[in-house]
Amino acid sequence: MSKINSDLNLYNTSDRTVSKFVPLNPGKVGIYLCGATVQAPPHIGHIRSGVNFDILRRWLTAIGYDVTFVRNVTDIDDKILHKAVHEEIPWWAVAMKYERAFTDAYAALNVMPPSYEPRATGHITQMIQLMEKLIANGSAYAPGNGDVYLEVRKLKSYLTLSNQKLDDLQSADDADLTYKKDPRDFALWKAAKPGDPSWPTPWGDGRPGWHLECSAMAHAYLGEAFDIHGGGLDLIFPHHENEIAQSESAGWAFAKIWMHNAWVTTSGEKMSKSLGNSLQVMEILKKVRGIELRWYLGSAHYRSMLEFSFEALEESSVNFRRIEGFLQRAKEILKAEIEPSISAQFATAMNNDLAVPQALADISELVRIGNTAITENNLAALSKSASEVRGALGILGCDPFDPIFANSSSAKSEVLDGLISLALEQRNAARARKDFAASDAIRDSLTALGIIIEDTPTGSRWTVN
RNA sequence: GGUCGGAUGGCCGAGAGGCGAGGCUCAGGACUGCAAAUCCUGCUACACGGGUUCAAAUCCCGUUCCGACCUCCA
Repeated sequence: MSKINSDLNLYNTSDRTVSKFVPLNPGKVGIYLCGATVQAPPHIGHIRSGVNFDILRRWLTAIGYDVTFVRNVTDIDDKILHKAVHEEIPWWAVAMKYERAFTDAYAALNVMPPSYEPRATGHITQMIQLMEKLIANGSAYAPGNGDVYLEVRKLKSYLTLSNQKLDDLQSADDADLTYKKDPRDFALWKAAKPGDPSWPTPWGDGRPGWHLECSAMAHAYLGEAFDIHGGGLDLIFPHHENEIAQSESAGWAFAKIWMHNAWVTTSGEKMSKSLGNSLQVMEILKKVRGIELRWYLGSAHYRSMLEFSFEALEESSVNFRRIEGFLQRAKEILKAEIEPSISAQFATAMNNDLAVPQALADISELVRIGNTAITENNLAALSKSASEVRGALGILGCDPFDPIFANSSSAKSEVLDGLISLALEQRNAARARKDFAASDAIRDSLTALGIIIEDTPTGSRWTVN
């Protein structure tokens, strides 16, 4: 597991093919993921992106790479300013409120904190430096009104990710050619409007355009060239195209591989922010555990649409509980912690552009083998399959033994265990004298409390429903 | 108008020329005092019309339907 596996293949939006991953620096991987614009609580679509790229990160780490993972926070933009007016609190309070909401959601789903989580407003200096560079080399211009634009007509290449032609783009209705040389030139920097937050620059007070921050921050933390840049499908154009334009104009090689996750959809449509709050992460976590929501969000391939329904979520949870139940039984039977390991089949699946659905099929097979081993009391086979199941679940961020998912203190559990054992002794005494009415009454009482009793060849075990 | 993606069984969801993914649900069986859990068996699908091929869910042509992006977006 510590050996670097050279067989990882990833899909690159740049050339729309799956090809072998070769890091820029041996043994190291730099990833920049476009994070959230913190202007509303996260819905499950937002968090799918976090989960998908967290799985990528965990897999890269598992196969031996030293991963630097950067995920930004866009804490200044039009929507945040509008929200501030609407909520009657300062813009920075809006940004912090929803940044916390995202942080909580990531934590609830066991998405690892990034190596660095830069905020746009903390990197104005880097943005100004980038703009100075772009203006100095003729790529960008400051028309004098406080705005700064990138001149897209001068680009050697543009729209390479989305495969579009500049002249085919529908021009914006509100394109103002008073200052722009071309309607498609995009703003690196926006002049301050009265009442809006602003920062001083050589071209006047203003605030960042949306695209500039990612180029500046990726450069600050990962350098001129890095391995993987990720984000949602909708960021391909214009955001990622413009990041490329800015960065390449600055002479940076920028990202080698572009990876984009697909949507969580409802009724076949992209989840929109106007859906109300029923699909917010924290609302769904009232119905299922974080580990179950993560299992569901991670279960489809990252490039496939995931058609959300509460029925599908529940089915997925049932599937997960079967696997979780197996690991817990295995731990009890083996009387030891299960050491995670990676099966060859799981590795093959993950190396194939993170083929998680295939990996899940392999996990199901391992669980079946393990359950059969329990029946046959084959501890060696049980240990092997349990290890491989736990190892796979760890990569998927769904290890039920991960302390982050623990739901009760051990001291409390000991008391509970003592009490239930007392009841089970009574029940087993009744069963021994074939007083099944009495034994079933005890089981029914426990069931009513949410405690499930299972009789096994080696005795009765209990779990909390 | 331009660009990109999709349609798979009751449901979710892989695959991408041949050897039935997997899960969930449902039905039957084994085990069990009865359950639960587990295991076994069954439910043979790929939008439509052509074509290529010994062989097509997969490739080609056409059609229908659905969705995404085109300067707010995970």
